[in-house]
Amino acid sequence: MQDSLSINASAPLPRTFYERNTVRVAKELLGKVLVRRLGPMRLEGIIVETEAYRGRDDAASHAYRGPTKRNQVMFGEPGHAYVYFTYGMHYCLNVTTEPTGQPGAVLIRAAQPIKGIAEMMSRRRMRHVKDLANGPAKVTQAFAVNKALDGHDLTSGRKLYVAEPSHPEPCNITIGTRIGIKAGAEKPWRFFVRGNPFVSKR
DNA sequence: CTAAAGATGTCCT
DNA sequence: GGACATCTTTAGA
Repeated sequence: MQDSLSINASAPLPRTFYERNTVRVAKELLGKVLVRRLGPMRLEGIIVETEAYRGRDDAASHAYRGPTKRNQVMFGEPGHAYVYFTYGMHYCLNVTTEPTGQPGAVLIRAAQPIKGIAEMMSRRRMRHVKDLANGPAKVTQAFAVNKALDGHDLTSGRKLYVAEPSHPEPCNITIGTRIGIKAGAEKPWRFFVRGNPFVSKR
């Protein structure tokens, strides 16, 4: 029996959620809540845009050519954060997928801020809420995510995790092609909430 | 060891 | 629409 008052909205998604097909996880992450705990502070945002990156069958993936020091977490246990540094100044946040030993990750491209907005504003120095997390490197900046969280267990409920929203809303999911890549650019592995103003620009 | 590209953001015209 | 900042990672000599 499900009593709504007993639902802990901030409980992290279980590992079984991540231990599945990467494309499917990418799609189902839309509408979930990204939670960052900074001491007493809590930053939250609804995930509105994701991209799936797989392994040997995906030339755009970091895991395409096999494991390296950077991408090793993609090959590890599902439900961990994969954070990498790029363009000499930006971090990108992914969550690992697929059973242990099989590479896969979902890039969190955009989020709709719902809690800790003042803190995000000061971190980002932006005027509009829309600009806080409407891009992969903007998400990491707003949510204070960096290399220190690479490999972090998202089921631990500490520091960083993803949870079910307390008030789920139906959303129209749209499929598109991934952004900012050359190889594998034709694969329809980008998912976003149609009409949501917090999605990154196209 | 060296070189080249990169799952981007911001500011400029 | 385009330049540019800035440096890690990876591949190849």
